[in-house]
Amino acid sequence: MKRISIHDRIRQEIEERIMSGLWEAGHRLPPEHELMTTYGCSRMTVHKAIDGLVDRGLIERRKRAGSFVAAPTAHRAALEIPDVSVEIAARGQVHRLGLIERVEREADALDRERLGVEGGAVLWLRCLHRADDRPFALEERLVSLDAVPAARAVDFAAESPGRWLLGHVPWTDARHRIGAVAAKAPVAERLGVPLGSPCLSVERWTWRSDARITWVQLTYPGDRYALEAGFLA
Amino acid sequence: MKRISIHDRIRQEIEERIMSGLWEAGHRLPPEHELMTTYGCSRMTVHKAIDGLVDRGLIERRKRAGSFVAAPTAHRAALEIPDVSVEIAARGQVHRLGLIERVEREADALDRERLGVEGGAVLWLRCLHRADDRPFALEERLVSLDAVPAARAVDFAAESPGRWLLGHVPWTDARHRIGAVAAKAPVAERLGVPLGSPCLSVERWTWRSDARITWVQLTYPGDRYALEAGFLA
DNA sequence: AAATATTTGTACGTATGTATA
DNA sequence: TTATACATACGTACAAATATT
Repeated sequence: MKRISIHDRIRQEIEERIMSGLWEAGHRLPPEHELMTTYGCSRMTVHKAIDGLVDRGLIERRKRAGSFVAAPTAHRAALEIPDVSVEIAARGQVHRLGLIERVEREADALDRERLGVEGGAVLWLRCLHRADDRPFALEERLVSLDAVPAARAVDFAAESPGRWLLGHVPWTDARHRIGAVAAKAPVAERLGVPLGSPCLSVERWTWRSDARITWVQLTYPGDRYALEAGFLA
Repeated sequence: MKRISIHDRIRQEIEERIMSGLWEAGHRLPPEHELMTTYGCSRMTVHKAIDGLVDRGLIERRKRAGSFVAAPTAHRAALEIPDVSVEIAARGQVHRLGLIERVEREADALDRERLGVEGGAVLWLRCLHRADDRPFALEERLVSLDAVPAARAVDFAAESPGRWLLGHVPWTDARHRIGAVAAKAPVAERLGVPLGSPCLSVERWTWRSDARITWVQLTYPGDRYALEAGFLA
């Protein structure tokens, strides 16, 4: 029944000591040679166990000095921002997508600013996500066709842009800006809310290495949607 | 000048192929034995290189089948939610705190619901944060006096509740809810915004193990503040 | 349905390099 | 300067899982 590997067991045991507060930040752990005898395994194995803890930011290694419990991390909340269709599915509702506008064009001044590019071809999309036929979010998006030429051939009325991009384009960085805005006329009309009513705006910039991939703004009626964020270990 | 390790170099090369899109999701990498000859190193080293990519979620391994480029991961944004006074300081503005209300009482129905407790004594606080003398956020907070009896003795006009709690009470879990709301009369008046104008609402529940510590709602004028969230590796 | 071959998973022992208290 | 403790890599071995025959 030893389904667990030696290095995982060692990692867990050390992790517990740290999490329980037994080993506080700054505490020096026994040198690898010592752990190797206490656990009756090779140094490689001990080393790999500690590797895992270093990756998780729990341990800091200093040559010649030893391995130390790292100082606890700052306050960070992990905000899950999945694709809209996933959000709707998670609520047990039916997702329906309406493509309002689709334009391929050379980036104009606003496009360049939003996407953070000098120029090039972009794809402009506007669509309305519905949950059980009720307006759920308005999506406005720019995709860099230089970075993602394959997007030209995709039918975004069938698959939501966010979902398609998530599945086809790897990203290295994303940045979000979350705010409250008043619904302007075209938005209010499409979302079916009174003019000026509060909406949650989520803007997202995504890029791969240095290439900008996409910019998107999602506008949700304030009375129908809120973001939830868990803690981050 | 070979300052870089072999496994790091291999990892980087593979990572580039993935990031550039050369190897798309689902692409199968050469088996470790093959990589070991192409790079002229041991299998352990190749294995460790791929280990790093697995940790980053770029590669998925299946025994007997091989190692494959993983489908891009779900979106997770790391949202930094510091204390309000820190936020203001980060903008280079002067923070000023006004304590509006401070009440110690037995938890009423609403308190119990917000804090998630059965009963007990609570501290109710309402205060206004100002940045350069302009209203910045309205804070409404409940503190469980059973969990944090020391709060009775603190002068929250001098130190903001969030800052004091952060520094004095360890927490293990936090949960956030971020939405857009319309400013109601008392809020609008205190924030100096028109009635019904959009505001960003950040609610936070904090607890230590199973004990509820505090509930807080921060209301920011929508035109003056937005949350920013970075990426998460 | 069972045997086989392939590929990853874990661990060993050893060796040498490197930064530093 | 030197000994210490981590850093990297080698080659080997066997185990585990599973696609293919």
